[in-house]
Amino acid sequence: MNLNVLIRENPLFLSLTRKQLENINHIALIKKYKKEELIFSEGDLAKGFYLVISGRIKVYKLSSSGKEFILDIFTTGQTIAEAAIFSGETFPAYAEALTDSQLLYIPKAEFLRLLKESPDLSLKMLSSFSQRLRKFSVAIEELSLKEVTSRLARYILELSKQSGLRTPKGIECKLNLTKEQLAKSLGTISETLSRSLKKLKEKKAISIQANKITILNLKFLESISSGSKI
Amino acid sequence: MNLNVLIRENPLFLSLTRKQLENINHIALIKKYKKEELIFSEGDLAKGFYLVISGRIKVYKLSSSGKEFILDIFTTGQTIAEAAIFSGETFPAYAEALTDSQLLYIPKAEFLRLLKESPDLSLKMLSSFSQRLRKFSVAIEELSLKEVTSRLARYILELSKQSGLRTPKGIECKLNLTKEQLAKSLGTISETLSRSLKKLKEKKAISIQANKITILNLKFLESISSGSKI
DNA sequence: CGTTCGCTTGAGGCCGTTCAAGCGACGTGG
DNA sequence: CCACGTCGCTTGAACGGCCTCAAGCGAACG
Repeated sequence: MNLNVLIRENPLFLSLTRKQLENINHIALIKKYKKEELIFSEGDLAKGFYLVISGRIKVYKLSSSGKEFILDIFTTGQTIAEAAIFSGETFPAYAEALTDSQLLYIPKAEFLRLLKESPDLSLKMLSSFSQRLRKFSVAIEELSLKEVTSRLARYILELSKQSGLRTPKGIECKLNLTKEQLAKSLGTISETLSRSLKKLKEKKAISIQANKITILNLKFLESISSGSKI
Repeated sequence: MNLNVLIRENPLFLSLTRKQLENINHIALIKKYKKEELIFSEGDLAKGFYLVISGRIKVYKLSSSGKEFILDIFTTGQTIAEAAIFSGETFPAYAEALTDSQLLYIPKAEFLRLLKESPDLSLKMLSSFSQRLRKFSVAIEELSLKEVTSRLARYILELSKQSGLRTPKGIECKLNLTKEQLAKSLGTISETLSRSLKKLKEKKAISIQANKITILNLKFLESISSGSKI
């Protein structure tokens, strides 16, 4: 495991000089978490943020009755909660390890100092925040204006763009989460997700083999994603 | 109307030097919009962002069937769509003038140059983005996990913190938008909002006089806001 | 005085949740 | 090797919150 390479792989840190990278490496701490271990809770003081070295981390909201909404699942090379260290002093959500994981913990104070030295780093962060804002605004739009099947269609389409494989039958993509987790990422529950998947199968938009989804009718899936009724 | 004062009032620009303020003033354009005029559409190329000089601007999402979700309503001194000029090239939502309005249009290219000169300005923007992310994450949480009445309660509580007046009867606050607009800010429709307000009135949590809401039972309102059933 | 507008109220229906049961795959222990 | 429990997922029935559609109502205004 070469930490320097890992840090440099993150788009945020692309612009840093060798020396600044070493600085980060110097101020950062490696922390290990077991599967299902809580990393932080909503409301906890945010004195730093995290970069995933290995494993999978779930960031989620919790309702008073215990229902979960998964904001994102992070893997190797991605940063978590970097926005929490500006303004406000607390984490706005929960984070939990889905698998045994190693995280790099980067303390707030030192990082802010680094930020003042490197205007490029600031710009990268601004760009990263702006992307996340975009992502959130899509989530808000979908939750308030669209049905579950439509959100599911969008999810599958995005998945296919990121990791889809062209095959004779259609575009094949692998689900890296359980149906339960997918449901909680779409703002619903597994029963409803199951029924939505069934609808898409019946309409021959997709087919499913274990944890693989094959897109059979891209156009149709896109029209559902954009809100047309099934 | 003193533009310099107005620009300086925005927390983003607090840190700028006199010279940098003049720079902004120099590169910026004043644009006027009539009531109900469209300022930009989702998907439009974002070559700059806006600062409200006067008037009220509604920023919203639109579903394919025409349903609206109001992300925010901006007034004097606030900036609009500044996140859109980083990453991605398009506006992620629509903007429309609710009243006759004057906006300051700040072109992207020149502003980015300014940003590189002023690390402080970058930090201010990061902080502002982080606040907006927080706001969005609350919206996502509420839309996915809470009922309309609960969201309404949170809205009233926030309103009371910003502009509430202590009176013998309770905390009094003024609604600056129509019920229709409020409904669309909460991700619902005016009929449902009307019923939710009725529930809160019946439970003696609030009372309503035209466009004024008086909080009669703060604790109760807080418990509803945090998700307990009515 | 009639029209429009913002808001409220009622009836009906739909989507999604809840609750309950069933199913195959898998691992464990008898 | 089989019985048994667990787990992830699916399916069905019933319920509930919210939306749709329609009507009513008071205030503002020409």
